[in-house]
Amino acid sequence: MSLRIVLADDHQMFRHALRALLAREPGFEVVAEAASGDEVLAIAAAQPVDLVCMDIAMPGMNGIDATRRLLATHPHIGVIGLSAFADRQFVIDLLEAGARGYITKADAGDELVRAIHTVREGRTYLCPDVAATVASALLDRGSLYAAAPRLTERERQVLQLIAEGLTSMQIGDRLHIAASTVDVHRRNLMRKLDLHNVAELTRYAITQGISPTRQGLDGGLPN
Amino acid sequence: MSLRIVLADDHQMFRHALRALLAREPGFEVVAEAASGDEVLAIAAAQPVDLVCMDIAMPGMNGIDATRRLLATHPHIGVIGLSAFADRQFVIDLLEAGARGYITKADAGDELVRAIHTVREGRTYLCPDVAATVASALLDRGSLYAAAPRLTERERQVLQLIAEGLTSMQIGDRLHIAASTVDVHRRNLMRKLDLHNVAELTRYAITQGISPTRQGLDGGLPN
DNA sequence: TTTCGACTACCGGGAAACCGGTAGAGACCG
DNA sequence: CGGTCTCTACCGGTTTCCCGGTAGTCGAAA
Repeated sequence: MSLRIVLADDHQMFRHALRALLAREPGFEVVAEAASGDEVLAIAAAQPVDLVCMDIAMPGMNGIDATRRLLATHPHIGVIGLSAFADRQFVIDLLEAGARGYITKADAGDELVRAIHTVREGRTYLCPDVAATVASALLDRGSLYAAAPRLTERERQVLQLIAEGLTSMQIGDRLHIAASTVDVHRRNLMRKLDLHNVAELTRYAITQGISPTRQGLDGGLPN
Repeated sequence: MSLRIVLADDHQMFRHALRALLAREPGFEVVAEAASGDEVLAIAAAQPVDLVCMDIAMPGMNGIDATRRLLATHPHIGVIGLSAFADRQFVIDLLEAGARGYITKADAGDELVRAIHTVREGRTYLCPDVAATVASALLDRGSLYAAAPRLTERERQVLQLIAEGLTSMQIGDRLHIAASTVDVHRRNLMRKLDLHNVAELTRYAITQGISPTRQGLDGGLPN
């Protein structure tokens, strides 16, 4: 029985290329692709899945929320985080969400193959620079999870939408809550993170990988 | 004689995956990989190259400058731009630099194969959304090269400070101009770039490298 | 010389952000 | 059970953003 893999990344080109890379490995079978966290959940609900290669920065539901919700209902699925950055908070959040692997896109393709094999065997794989990041976090505070200000899932969702340029009212519509509630989350975010305006929140969201660097304003016609 | 291809992207994972994708096409041979524009130039100087798949956003020399300098000395090499975004300015700058193809990472992997075949035959290939972008630019002004929303030095300064989270008044103090003047620059920026709030301006500044992704707020997280 | 772009500066108004408070429901824990 | 946390929601008020004008100066280009 080959390993049933789902690739989640907002870039179709990257998914297709990864699929070609993994196709060369015997025992690997990419059974589906997803462009957002929601699609991952839908796929897992519809067909058996063994492992997900999950990009963190995706429009809509990001990889961390997707991991948390996926593992809540499908705890047997292995999740390997795949990101352009190796930010500490980012790694910690993902591991805390239950992921069992983390690789950056700066790593070699072989790293991913190695990670998949490792996770398939039930163990955890971190690429070298990520391992160093986690180690430094442990050294700094003695505990992984006592780290910096942890955001709730709701706060992460709100932060992502703020960084995408939505107003509180638009965010409220999107999340089906009142704009005033969004404002509360916004204030709590700023207090927790010691940030004081949308620009800083946006930068934070991008560095943490909560928000993709860009996703809406492309095809459009400026001027 | 197979087509000698160079892959230029700062993510090793993406290069390796693309290499696997292209390896399935007969007549394609990836002869080298580069992580920056400088490496592309070095490779082209050292060995024969037919075609370069060039990512736009790379550390050090970016894809646009690399294309310009590469074609200055090796005009026979075909360059296909490969970017996460279909920003009008990127596309136009790259085409003006002499590239003969442009594809976004949101496109299917097949698009790249198709583009390579087209460029090999000496023609130009643009993926659909990019073509639409260029068409709209042409419709707007009848000229391709007058399209790029070029920012003035002052606008760049203001944009950077907005992205750092300063208010108009703080920016005015920093630049020794009135807050009302900063507002004018802010409005002109938003009009030129078709952006409508601080979050989008911040994201733009980061993707353009006008504002660094991180500075200060990561290492020593508060609380 | 006239025209144009860049930079400067102000007015006015509506929308949104920002900052403080209160408060109830539900979950979880010692 | 009491305490704590999260999420929900609203109140008020100030600041800033966002959008629309107008307009003067300066230097460069036509």
